[in-house]
Amino acid sequence: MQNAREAPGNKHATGRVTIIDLAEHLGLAKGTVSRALNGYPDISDGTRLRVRNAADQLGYRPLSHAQAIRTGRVRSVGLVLQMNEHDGHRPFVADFLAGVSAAASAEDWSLTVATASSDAETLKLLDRLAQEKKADGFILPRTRLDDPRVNRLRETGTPFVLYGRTDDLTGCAWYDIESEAAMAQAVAHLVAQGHTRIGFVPGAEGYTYSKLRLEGYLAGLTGAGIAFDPELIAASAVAREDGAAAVGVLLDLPNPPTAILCSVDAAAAGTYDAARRRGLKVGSDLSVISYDGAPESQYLDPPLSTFTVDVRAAGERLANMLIRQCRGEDPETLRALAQATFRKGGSDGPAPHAA
Amino acid sequence: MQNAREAPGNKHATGRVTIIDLAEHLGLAKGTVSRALNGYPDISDGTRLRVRNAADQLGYRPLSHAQAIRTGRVRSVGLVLQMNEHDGHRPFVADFLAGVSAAASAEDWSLTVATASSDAETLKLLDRLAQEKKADGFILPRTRLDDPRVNRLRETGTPFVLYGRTDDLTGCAWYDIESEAAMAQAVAHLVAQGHTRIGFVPGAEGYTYSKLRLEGYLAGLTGAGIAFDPELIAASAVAREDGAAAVGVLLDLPNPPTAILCSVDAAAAGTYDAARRRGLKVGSDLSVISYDGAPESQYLDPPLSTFTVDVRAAGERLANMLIRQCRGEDPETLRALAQATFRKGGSDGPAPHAA
DNA sequence: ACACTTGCCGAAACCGGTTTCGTAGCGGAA
DNA sequence: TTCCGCTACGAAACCGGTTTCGGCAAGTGT
Repeated sequence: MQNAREAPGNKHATGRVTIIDLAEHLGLAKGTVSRALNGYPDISDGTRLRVRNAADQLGYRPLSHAQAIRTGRVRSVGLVLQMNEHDGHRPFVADFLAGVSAAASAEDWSLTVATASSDAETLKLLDRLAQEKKADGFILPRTRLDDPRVNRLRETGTPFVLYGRTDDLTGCAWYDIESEAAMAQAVAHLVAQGHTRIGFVPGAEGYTYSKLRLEGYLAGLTGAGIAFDPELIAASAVAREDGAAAVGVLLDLPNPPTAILCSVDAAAAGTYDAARRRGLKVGSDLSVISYDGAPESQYLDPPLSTFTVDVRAAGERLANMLIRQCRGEDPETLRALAQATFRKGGSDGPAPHAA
Repeated sequence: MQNAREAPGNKHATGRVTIIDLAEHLGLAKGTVSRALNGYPDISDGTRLRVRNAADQLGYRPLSHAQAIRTGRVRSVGLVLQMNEHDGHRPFVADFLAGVSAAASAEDWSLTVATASSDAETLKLLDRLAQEKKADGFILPRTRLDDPRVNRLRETGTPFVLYGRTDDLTGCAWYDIESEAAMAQAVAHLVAQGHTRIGFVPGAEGYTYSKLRLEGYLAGLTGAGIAFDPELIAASAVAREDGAAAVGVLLDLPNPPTAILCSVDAAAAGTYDAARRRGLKVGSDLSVISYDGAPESQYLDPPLSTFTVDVRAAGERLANMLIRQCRGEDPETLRALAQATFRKGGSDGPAPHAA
């Protein structure tokens, strides 16, 4: 009952201009204004234009939560980051965020993020954000083979997109980097330089990427016709110290590897430490290739040869997929696999002559 | 679960339980339920308890945007990150986010973030988020002496909290690390080790922290009774390469400094490069002290002596301040100054004997 | 016994949008 | 002319909460 408000506008003490202000200003019903702005077909082109002009002349912006109450959509992508322990992917969150945010902003969506330090907390946050409808759907980074988040979101019917693959992908939208291909390529590269004993440092257990990178390593060996030696698989390592320890074991073998392939850059940094402690020079005595493309790995001595990932692009793509899924597109049509690119440093070289 | 909802409820296909479902289940009016849950005084303790129990038994969670339409508050803190160029503070955003998010979650608030790559974009995003009411207020990191964001938000009356100080602090809530004290302390530390010619590498121009750290450096000199030599102020540097170039100029002086004090860790890394190129050994030939506490600076050789900042705590504190301000507390009572802590590495030592 | 508080809750307005429904006015076909 | 259908809009219901208002019943004072 928008009653006797003499002068249009200037109703609330606050400067907000509501859709009623706009409607009165135009001499239209608020419903008409709403339909005009939202592209309904039963509005004449003339009226639509008039409304649009008045809208951005008066600086009208609908309150997103006011629309949400009827539409059920808040135009927000959700992201719950789990950063336990000594996570080496910290450097990437900035770029990832930039990508997600950029893609969201382009569609006039926003980004709601939360951080957790355990699986339980992650699930609790996902629940809360979904229940309170702070986000329309979620991006799930760092997928595991058996991921509790997808199970949860599947139950509640909340849209989500995976950064990485998982065991059961039915009904899932996902984006991933084909790191298994990169690993195989790395092996081939090393073999071409004369290496035959190539150690491998796996990533964190349970994560899909770890399994895939190991598979890539194995595929690379097979492709090169090199027999697999289980002795050359080190312990998992995602932190520098762990990498040093894990690789140390390999280097102390009676017949040590001449090259190390790491699943993550942090482990590669540890590999440098392990080599240095044993008097081995990285790049000549010991070749190292890794995966991540962390900026600081350029500053190792020698600079690390590693596969870089366009994290920002991943964020953009994922946000886009999620938005489209929320708009009704079939998740299974929203999938993509990208490639990592090799960044040549000085850490790999020809195999040294046998002693 | 509690699904056996054939009687009351079961209205929507969706499984959401609304306040009406809850009211019917209890035989109360929905207004009564709302007041009971929101702590109004005109509800008997018995009823309040009954409502609360039923609420979390049925798993009722109000839609935040539905409440927002009446209350005007969405319970969300806003954060617009501006990451232009080669920003060295990327590693910190993860921890900062973790802090902000943790404090927000503790109050049942959420966090809305956006990223921009220019001042104009930052302002546009702030405007949009404020207009659409995606956030109740904003945290403004990396304040400048004359900050366009505070001007903008002041005009529109949007609550905000500064991470860092600015020129005109009237009506502002802020949190900052007293880096000027750290710088002065660093100078004193170096002087105590016999250094008398101490170079200084300023941070990015226009930012408050740069001015304050320079002031700290100068105060340190004064405190030690050392005359200020303008020649020892290098060019601004926030990236490794720039740091190397800037410090190179100082090292090539006829009477070069024996110690370098950097405003940021990235510049310190560049200082290492500059020293190495000139055959100087960091820690003995040239002492280096810096500020930031970037994790990777521990891996420089020798490990960097630097002042570390508890970025996560900063995020927590700022989120708290913003929430309290949104709840009506006077911004000028919401201020705090914290200290950085010195992390001794191997990059500083006694001054070498004069040639 | 009567007026007067309180305590406690129901009813309804309200927030700012979206969506449905009904209809006046107009043009074209019979 | 009359009937029909379509266009373009007004009016009102609606979304899910919050907040105001009014009133019943029990308790209090005198």
